[in-house]
Amino acid sequence: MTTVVITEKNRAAEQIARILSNGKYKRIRIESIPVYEFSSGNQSWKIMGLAGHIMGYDYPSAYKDWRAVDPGTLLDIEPEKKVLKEEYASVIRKLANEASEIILACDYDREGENIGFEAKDIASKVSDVSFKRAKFSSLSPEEINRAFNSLVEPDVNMAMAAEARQILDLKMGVAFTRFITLSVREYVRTKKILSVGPCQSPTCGFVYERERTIRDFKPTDFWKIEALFNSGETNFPGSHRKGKIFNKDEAMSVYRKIKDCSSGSICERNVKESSVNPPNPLNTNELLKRGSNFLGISPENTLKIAEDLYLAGFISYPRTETNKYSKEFKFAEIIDEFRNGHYNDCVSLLPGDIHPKNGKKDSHDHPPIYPIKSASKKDVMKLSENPDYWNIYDLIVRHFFANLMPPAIFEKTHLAVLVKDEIFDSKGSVMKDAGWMQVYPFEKSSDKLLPRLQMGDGVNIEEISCNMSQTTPPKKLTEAELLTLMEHNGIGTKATASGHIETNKKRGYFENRGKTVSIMDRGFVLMDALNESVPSVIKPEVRARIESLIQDVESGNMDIDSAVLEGTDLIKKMYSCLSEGKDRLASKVVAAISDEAAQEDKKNFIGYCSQCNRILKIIKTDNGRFVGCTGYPQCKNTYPLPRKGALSILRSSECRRGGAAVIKVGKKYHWAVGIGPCFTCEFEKECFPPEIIGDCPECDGSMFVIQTEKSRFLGCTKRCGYTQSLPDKGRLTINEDKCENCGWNILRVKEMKKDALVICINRKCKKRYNKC
DNA sequence: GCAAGGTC
Repeated sequence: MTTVVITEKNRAAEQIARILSNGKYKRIRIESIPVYEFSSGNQSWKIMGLAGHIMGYDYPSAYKDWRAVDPGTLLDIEPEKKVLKEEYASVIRKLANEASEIILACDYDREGENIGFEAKDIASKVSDVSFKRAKFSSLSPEEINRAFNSLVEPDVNMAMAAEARQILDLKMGVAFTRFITLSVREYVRTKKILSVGPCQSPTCGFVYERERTIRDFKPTDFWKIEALFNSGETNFPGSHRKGKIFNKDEAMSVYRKIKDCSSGSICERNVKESSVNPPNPLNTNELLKRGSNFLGISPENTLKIAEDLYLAGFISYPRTETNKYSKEFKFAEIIDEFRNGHYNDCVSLLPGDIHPKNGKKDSHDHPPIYPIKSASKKDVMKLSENPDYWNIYDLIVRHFFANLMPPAIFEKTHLAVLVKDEIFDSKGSVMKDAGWMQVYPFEKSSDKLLPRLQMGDGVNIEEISCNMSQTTPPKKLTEAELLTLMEHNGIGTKATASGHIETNKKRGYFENRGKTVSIMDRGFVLMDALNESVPSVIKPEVRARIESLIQDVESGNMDIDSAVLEGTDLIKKMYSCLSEGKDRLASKVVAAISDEAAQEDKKNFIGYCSQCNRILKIIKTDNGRFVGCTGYPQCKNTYPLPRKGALSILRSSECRRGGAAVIKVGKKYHWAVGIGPCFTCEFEKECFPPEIIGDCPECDGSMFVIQTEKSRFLGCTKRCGYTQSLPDKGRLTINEDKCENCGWNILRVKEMKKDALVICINRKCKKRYNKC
């Protein structure tokens, strides 16, 4: 008698095995996939973890050819479900053959139920074994034991709801993407795909809407009356209570009345203590937002880094919506781990009684993200030299501690100053107790001091001004704000949100500029065109409508076929709007893409073809790269390029032997197009004189910079053998100033995020010049 | 080649 358990992931399989066997399980491998086995009485158990979905939908191969199939007809074709991970399917079949019962134990959500049914379908084809479902909301022993003692029937409605989503998402994505891409290709040659999808398009839509607001913004004039008061000891500013005054006459009449006043008096005074609570525990979304806001790391990278940190045992599982600790959470263990390790300073600040500030979301799958292992920067750098690994780890650790600390207390003072009968307001804020902010340097607060004044006290007026300004457009969306918008509008899930942002970047729809997201021409024009023909595609409504259909399937009010039919109808309606506006859409998009192509050509411009006088450009293929003529296929003129190294075209250097252009190859050497590597050319020294830094201390040669693929150092032009090291990091610039002592040129070394060093590098110089 | 959703 063998009970087979199937979970969504390996980690859950092992944890369940540990709990059900009281730690006495064995890990074996079947076709290289881990399976955990143990027995109790005459019952033997085998627990296997999948890796998410093992099946997926796609169109039958007859519909693979984009040009041969009218994209619209795809909406009437039903996609097929196929096994995508044969290795898992094969193990499922093997286990099904020996199973007396199979328990589906995937995550307790729609996709989890669906993944369970994928396994069920595969197993049912080889065995008539029966299936049960274990529903648990955490991997704690109590919860797992309870779930396995109260097995239920698998929920077909829930699984079918996910099925309907898959089919509808695929239909819409494929039909729209092919239609738009092909329409554009009727006018312009491009390999790039213009994709549309029920999550990626609304995501781009948010960025587009903001950009439109910015572009359509018309600034308005307004006037602000401001004063600088003096209390006898210090100056402090005040603003007229009316704030922005949009009527010039009104502003001027107030200003004229008081502009010559020399004193005022305090007419209101409030002092309030206010507290700022620590942040809620971290869930995925919050981590991604803070990574972007505080550290300037893209959500995609933050998620990748968090996953690596998790796999290396530094932090807990990073994909969760939960921002609330369970009552059982063992704070003491985590705190102990840090007590005698790194972050002892944080531990020592913790209050005696631990009360986390909890959020309200509990998806019952995982606890919030918290640190597991105390580590130093060095420890984390062993995992990756990318400093962001440490930055994310440090954020997670500090967030964990901040969450357990008391609120920060501020004393907020409000003073109102009466000048004639006009009132000016002045606000101050002083931190009384840093609370959680002591361990959380990412949130900054700056004190604004006000003098100690009482009601009725007089103040002098140093200055009163009335200045005109203009209203400013809203700022570009930050990646953190975009994530919030997606979350609030139900676009994507905790695991996919950053992926949708990435898709849009990959497609060239928008890009990062620092922390903000900036739309690119291609994205703006596509969104603009869609907004004209099928506005719902770039708004969250499509997703919402499909979601409500799916919800009906899940709750049993609608069967999957009707839901797919109704959803398909919805997509068809949108598709016909799209296809009616085809010419307008294509012409709009084509203009932007041709512009991009022209820009791209400019970047790759090498020179003119010696045979036909057309433009030469760098051409990259799967097999390598070369310089070719844009007149191809009529003109077949080509020139070879070095196989390796980043290429940058030196616009300032002309080849003396008549090469079409000079290209810098990585850090290594130069290459004249049509001639070959410059180091084989007799003019090399004249074209690229060595970067001399000073006299050689050993002979009458000069020291110059030698750059190889792996290092850089100074060598002697006379090849006397004397060398000297150079700083191995940072950008080097040779200054014109010379060291007063040895006469070598002063060197500037600038590393990323560090102050530049300005130094004399000569090791033999007795008076090493060093200034910043 | 096209979507979104799991997870490694």
